[in-house]
Amino acid sequence: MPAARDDLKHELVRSAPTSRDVARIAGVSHSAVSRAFTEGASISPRMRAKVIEAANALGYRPNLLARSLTTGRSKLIGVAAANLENNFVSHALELLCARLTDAGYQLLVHTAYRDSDVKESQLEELLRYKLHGMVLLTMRLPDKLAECCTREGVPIVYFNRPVSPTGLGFSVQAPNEEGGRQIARFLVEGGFRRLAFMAGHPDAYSSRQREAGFTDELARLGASPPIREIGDFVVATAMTAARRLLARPDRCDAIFCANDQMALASIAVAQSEFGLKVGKDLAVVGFGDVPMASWPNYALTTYAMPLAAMADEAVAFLLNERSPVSERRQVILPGKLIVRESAPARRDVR
Amino acid sequence: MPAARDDLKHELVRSAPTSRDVARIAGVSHSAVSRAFTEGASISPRMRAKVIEAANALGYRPNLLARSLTTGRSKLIGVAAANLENNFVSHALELLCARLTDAGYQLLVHTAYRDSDVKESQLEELLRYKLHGMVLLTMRLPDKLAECCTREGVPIVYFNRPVSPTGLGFSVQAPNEEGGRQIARFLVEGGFRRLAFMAGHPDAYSSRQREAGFTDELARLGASPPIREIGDFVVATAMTAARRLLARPDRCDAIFCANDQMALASIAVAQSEFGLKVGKDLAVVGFGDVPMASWPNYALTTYAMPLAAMADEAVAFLLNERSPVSERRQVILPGKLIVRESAPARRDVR
DNA sequence: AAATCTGTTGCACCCGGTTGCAAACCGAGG
DNA sequence: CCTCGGTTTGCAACCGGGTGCAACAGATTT
Repeated sequence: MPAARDDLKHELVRSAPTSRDVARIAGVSHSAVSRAFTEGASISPRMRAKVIEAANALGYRPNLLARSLTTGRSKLIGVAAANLENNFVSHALELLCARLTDAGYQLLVHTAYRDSDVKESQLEELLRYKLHGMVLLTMRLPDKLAECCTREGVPIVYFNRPVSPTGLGFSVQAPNEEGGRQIARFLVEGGFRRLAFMAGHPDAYSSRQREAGFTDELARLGASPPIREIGDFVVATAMTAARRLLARPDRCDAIFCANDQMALASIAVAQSEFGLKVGKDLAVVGFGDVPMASWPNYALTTYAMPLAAMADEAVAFLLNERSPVSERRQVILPGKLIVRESAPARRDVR
Repeated sequence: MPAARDDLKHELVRSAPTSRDVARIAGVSHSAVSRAFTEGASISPRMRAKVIEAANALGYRPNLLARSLTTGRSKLIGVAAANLENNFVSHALELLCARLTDAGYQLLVHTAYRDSDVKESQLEELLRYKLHGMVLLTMRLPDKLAECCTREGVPIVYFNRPVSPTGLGFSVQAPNEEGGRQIARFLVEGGFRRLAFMAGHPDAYSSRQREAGFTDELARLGASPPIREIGDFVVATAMTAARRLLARPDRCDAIFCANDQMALASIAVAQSEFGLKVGKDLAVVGFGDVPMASWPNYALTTYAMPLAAMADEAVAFLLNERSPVSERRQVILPGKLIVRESAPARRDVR
């Protein structure tokens, strides 16, 4: 009985009820339904109650595609994130998601696996959903696309990244330079003398700022400049860099890594391949304070980025009605140095 | 001159060109524009070329909200992921994203920070975007919602989770039970005798399967059953569990943890707090083979989940035209045991 | 009772695409 | 030159909601 099966199938995938269905049941016009679901629309309480009742009976919820089409803007926030392996990124993503879904927004995520440059075509694709806003998490945005966003009125949040020199947008950052400075003071005061710095991706602004603060403060204190290696923010590269650093005859007594991920990798190499006691033979300092930094086998001294506050700030900007697309604003939120055993406050003289 | 500024502003946020704009420029009807951008539509090559040219001149790209509205289905894939701190999850997310964006789909991500039960209302929200499909990554789906998806024709992929007993959907899993068995054989043959098992979340199917395979195979081999602790798949809990395990007078000589995250945590505790040499005094085995498992300070012996293959399979199902919503299918893809130093093939008798 | 005002309702059209259908087109065969 | 068949095109309706506007109701005023 193919007819019966057809019926069954039809029954199975019947699509969701529409506002006209609700209107018919409630005996009102479909605009009334629309108004019942619109905050502050011109509708009487009695009417609204009647509509809501019918809607509940049918399990009706307004189709967000249709709504977005008429309003010209969806409640989708595009998020471009590179390298989720980095806990800093994945944690930020979770924080953003929690706050934004609470406010009725959804995350349209694009992750470029270990590639910090967004492929233009891929991200352009996102824009076709008429995003409410855009967050760049550890990702660079081609100027052409940024311009495109601005033109279409899509505000951009640069998370832990500066706004590009020519573009517009809102940037929320950790005090990268100041953090570098504090770490320089901390190490010098602790009696460490032969310092090293492991840079992240050479173009990364955050890495450059941390380095600038670090070396500048060292110079101010009259300490000798650090040896430098590039870890690229990637674990494998960082491990190689750590090996090069530690194999030198004049081995450093402290390494400041431009992020935690590289610091953890350096500790791993120092302990396992060089038999060093981290915190005694060698101090390691990171930047970020990812959850793993507090694990007992790392106990990483690190500059804590104010991640939650940064997420709050980013969300506040995005949800701000008339978020000024044509604005260019940068915010830096305070963090703080967390001292653990990987780099004690006083060098153990021996 | 307020008028000029107004013009400027208007200029700044002028919305994207529509198909009618393109039609006007090209001197054709707007349906022609639509057809030019539709694979296999009835349109002559000359016409298509003319339209595409005009479209490029204007920078036109079809509005995906509108398209989805008429077709009744968006090209959005809902992904519900718990606990991105778990590298297994974030890695899977990256793999899915890479494959799906290549196929022109986008990910609508919902992450419930450390909460493996999807909040019903939140996920219901996702459905309002007329998803093409849904992926559950380490997340449970309330039956009511699953039913809702099925009714509306949204196929569900259960990633490393079984399909709920009453529901429909496609499940792609690692050989959890078989992996547990192999690990049991590996440890017994290696000469380990006092075994422990650290479970994940008590209700988690994957944890239960791994445990079942492990204990059953131990029994088959005549080995004594393992001591058992619960690590809940969460680092903090796993560390506490490891402390309890290792503090026992009759300390075990090998721990099998239901996932890598907990195994790494156990290694951290064993080394740092108990001064044990992992791989010598204590063997630790994980499940998953996350990137960190190969770090030199862990060198974790673990059962590698076929993550890439699983992602391929999931995507293939989702992209399959007429993906049968009313089907119930489960696939298990082969993994393999990766032996590293945390649990050597032969116990070092001492 | 008529006039006025405020608050509510429905009509109709819009958002930006897709698509069934009929008209227009084009070349080939009679 | 006309007819026939197949392709190509435009028209108009539609997807599901949002919203300006006019009609209308009910309360208040005069």
